[in-house]
Amino acid sequence: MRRVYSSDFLCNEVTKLLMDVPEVVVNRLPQYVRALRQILEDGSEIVSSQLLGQTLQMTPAQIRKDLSYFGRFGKQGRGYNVRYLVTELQDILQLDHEWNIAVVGVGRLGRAIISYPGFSPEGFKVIAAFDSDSRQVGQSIGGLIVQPMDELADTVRQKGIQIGIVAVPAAQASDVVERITSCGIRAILNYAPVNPLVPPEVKVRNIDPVLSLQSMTYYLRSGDTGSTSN
Amino acid sequence: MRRVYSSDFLCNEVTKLLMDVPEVVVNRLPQYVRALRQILEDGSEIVSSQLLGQTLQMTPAQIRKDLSYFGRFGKQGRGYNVRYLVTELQDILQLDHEWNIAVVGVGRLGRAIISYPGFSPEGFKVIAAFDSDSRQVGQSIGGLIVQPMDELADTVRQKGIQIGIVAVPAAQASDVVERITSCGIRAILNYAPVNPLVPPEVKVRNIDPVLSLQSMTYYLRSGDTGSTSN
DNA sequence: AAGGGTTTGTGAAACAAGTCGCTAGCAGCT
DNA sequence: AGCTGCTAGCGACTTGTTTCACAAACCCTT
Repeated sequence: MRRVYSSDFLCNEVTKLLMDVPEVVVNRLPQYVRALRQILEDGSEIVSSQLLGQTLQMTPAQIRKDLSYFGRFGKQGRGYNVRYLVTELQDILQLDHEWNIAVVGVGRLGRAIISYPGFSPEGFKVIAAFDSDSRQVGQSIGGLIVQPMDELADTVRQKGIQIGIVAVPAAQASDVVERITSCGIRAILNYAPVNPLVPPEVKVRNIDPVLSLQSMTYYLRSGDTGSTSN
Repeated sequence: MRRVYSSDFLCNEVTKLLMDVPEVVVNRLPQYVRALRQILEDGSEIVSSQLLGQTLQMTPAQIRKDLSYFGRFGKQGRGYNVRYLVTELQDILQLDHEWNIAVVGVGRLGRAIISYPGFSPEGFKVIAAFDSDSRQVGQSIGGLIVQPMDELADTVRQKGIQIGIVAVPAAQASDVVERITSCGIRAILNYAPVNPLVPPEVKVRNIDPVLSLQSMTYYLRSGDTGSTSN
């Protein structure tokens, strides 16, 4: 079947790609991917924004709007072809790539991260580990030899590392982030309890369970659910 | 020193406490606490919103507005007394309490969480561990005896557990969250890669490093920083 | 005691995000 | 083929969040 596109339409599509997408929207895309894969596994080839919204607890409108930032993936009256939408989203997020990761800090947390089995199936490969403690250097952890910090820049270049994971104590975190960014790495997953200052082209995601807990305790005021008041 | 408050003023304060604070604001409070503690350690007793904003990479206006949801903690022309502001924020967030936590799932991740030394100094005490796998039950991990799931409700009541941490595989996560909430727990830190559905009075914070990574790779398009183009 | 230099707290303005309502288009049935 | 029910895409609108701008208040110096 042959299709005709108006110049208006094409122009619109180009504009979309150039127009920068709100970060909140980008942050939701991986959730869509995950949900869609699940739906596919459950045997559905087609899904409506309505249904997807139900499983993700979002409004259908939000899902449609989010997707519309990137293109037109659905069919009116029918919904989205799950298989197609997943591949499109994976493409947008570049999830088909293999991403090479260096972990800095091989204390308890760093070791847990290196051995975490959830990264690899998603294409995230931890292929190098560093530590500033010379007693750790040379040790083998999960098949990796811990390297000294001053090999960071060379290894990043040689092995094509694009992502850094920071798992050092708070005191060293800022320095480590600085060193990582100066190697040209533009994506950092930071487990240290600090908000590192980075140049604008670098993305940082902070993971700090203590902050998460501390923001929940605000809501834990005596609602006294559970026991019968009598 | 004796103070006089206008009824207007008092009414305003009461309104503030009743008025619900945006969740984004509450989520920033722990960051303020952390930064302020650091500032105190560095020897400053007084801090301006300007300076605090610099260390946290926020605008001074945002900090002032956030704090104004809860009261008036500063002095014009001077700034905030750090010690006082910290204690006020800790009070608001209820950080002086000891919070009892149960971890569900004692696989690799669950064990790491139980042994994580960062919770205890902040008043978060992991005092119980559960697993549905009978081979795990009875084992000792970090001083805790792993209990079977059907002891959950009783233990929560007996030991006054207010927070649950979920560290089970994705497939079991929804069930586990359901069981935890049905014990009356209203705060859950979820490490499983799912968005559990909970009643509105329950707060959930999801921690999923894969989602964080996947949202960063969107931005890792060929900016080709690093090598000199010539 | 008065003046200058700061800085808070806060309504108003600007901006961003999310929702609504409608149109156009598709599938399946009669 | 036409009708019915459904659903994406999208502009308009609503809601929520951040920033601005300025009066009131405070310290310190003179």
